[in-house]
Amino acid sequence: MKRVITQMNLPKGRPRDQHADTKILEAALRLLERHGFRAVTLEGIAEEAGVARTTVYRRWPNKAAVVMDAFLTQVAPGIAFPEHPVAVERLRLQMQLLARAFRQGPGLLIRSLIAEAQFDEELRAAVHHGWIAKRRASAKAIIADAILAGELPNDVNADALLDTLYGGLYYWLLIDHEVLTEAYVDSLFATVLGPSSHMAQSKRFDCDRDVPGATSRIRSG
Amino acid sequence: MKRVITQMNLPKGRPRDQHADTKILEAALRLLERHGFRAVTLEGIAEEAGVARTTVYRRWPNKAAVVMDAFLTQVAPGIAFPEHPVAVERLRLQMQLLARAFRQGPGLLIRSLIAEAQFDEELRAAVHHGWIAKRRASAKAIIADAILAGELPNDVNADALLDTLYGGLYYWLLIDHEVLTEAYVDSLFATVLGPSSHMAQSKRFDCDRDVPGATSRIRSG
DNA sequence: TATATACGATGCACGGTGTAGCGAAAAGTT
DNA sequence: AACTTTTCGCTACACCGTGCATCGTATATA
Repeated sequence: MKRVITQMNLPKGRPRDQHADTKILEAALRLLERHGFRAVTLEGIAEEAGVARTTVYRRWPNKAAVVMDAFLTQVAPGIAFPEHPVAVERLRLQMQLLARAFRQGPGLLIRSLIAEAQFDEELRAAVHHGWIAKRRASAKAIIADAILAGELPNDVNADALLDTLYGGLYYWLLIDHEVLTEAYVDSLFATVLGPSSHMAQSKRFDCDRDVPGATSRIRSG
Repeated sequence: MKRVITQMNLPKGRPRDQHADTKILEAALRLLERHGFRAVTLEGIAEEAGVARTTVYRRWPNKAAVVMDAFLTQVAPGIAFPEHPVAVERLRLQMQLLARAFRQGPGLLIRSLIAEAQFDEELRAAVHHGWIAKRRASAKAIIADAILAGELPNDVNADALLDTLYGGLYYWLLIDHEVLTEAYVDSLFATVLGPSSHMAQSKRFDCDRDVPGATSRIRSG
């Protein structure tokens, strides 16, 4: 779908207006912030961008795809894993960044996108690859570092660990949004990793673990 | 507005067809199983039920409300907390019940409902009260029992504990559905509560007493 | 100049929603 | 029995967003 332009592969006709892309995405963000996902239409986005509706359709297949791109360009850069000498602390600090985003505008967007993805397999894949997978890969690398540093036992199930940690955040976002204070995020974190997370919690991990299905989990990321 | 019928408050005119309710809900379930939430329309439900479309609109405000009721009447009875002498085991066994439901037809329904609830505040409240809140109250009571029995430390944060446990399940359901084996559910559980929390024998007792009939429903006329 | 593509503008068929009005049916009330 | 009230099935309709097609025009390359 995406058209890659190289010197070997020159498009023949009138080139696409490069400004149109950003105009459309910015218009989408403006309208989304004002009216929410459901109330926003492709017609409205095109009008707000000063562009014909057909022009939008030439670049994205539907509204969800436009919003997905707008969301990624605006939000994704702001929630990278912070640096910290203690690896596990990097997880906690990033959870706090994510929670802050969830509390504000981006939270509404990601809610809408995940919701819409339940009905649109293509969007679901886009959310997964563009939003979930990258961060999850980074998190797994950090967990590996934490194990090497002795902050976590080496038999930790990284998938289950991340599902419980971030699952708690998404559960709040999508299902039970009452309060999401920094303290509560910390308590989510502490519930899984223990109150002093940078030290291995012998109480939780000292037994031999036999979780036979854990390695059978298939992941794309 | 809910219409409460008592002996003091008799409706004047022609009474509503009592069979229509169940006919509509059953028709909705049949169609949902066959075609999914998005493809199902109120028109189709009414036709399948052998009922006029206006009759459906007199009882529910929109499709999501009908589906919500159909879902609750079918699914909710099947996932009550099983009995077990070890309190914590009751949590684990119920997570397995829920996971089994998530893997099958009901999983698709609850996905659709939670998704739709992101755009419909009324439906969101209905999902919360009819689906989430009751089970969460039961779970908290069980946690209290577990603390009394010495299975959990008495300073445990029940909310955070449940958010991480069930958050992991819903995270799988809504965002990252690859495989959800029993073993993986156990590893989610073990990640939060430690492998030592009585994962030995799982005797299963049927116990449907958690769902006392009609739950809170959103209705129009 | 010839070719190829994007542009804005317009029109349109499609499908589902939610409401309104109709006469008939089914209950209670007098 | 006559009256009142409410639901019933049915039909009709306005509304809205979608997605596609088409048109003449603009802007690039060969």
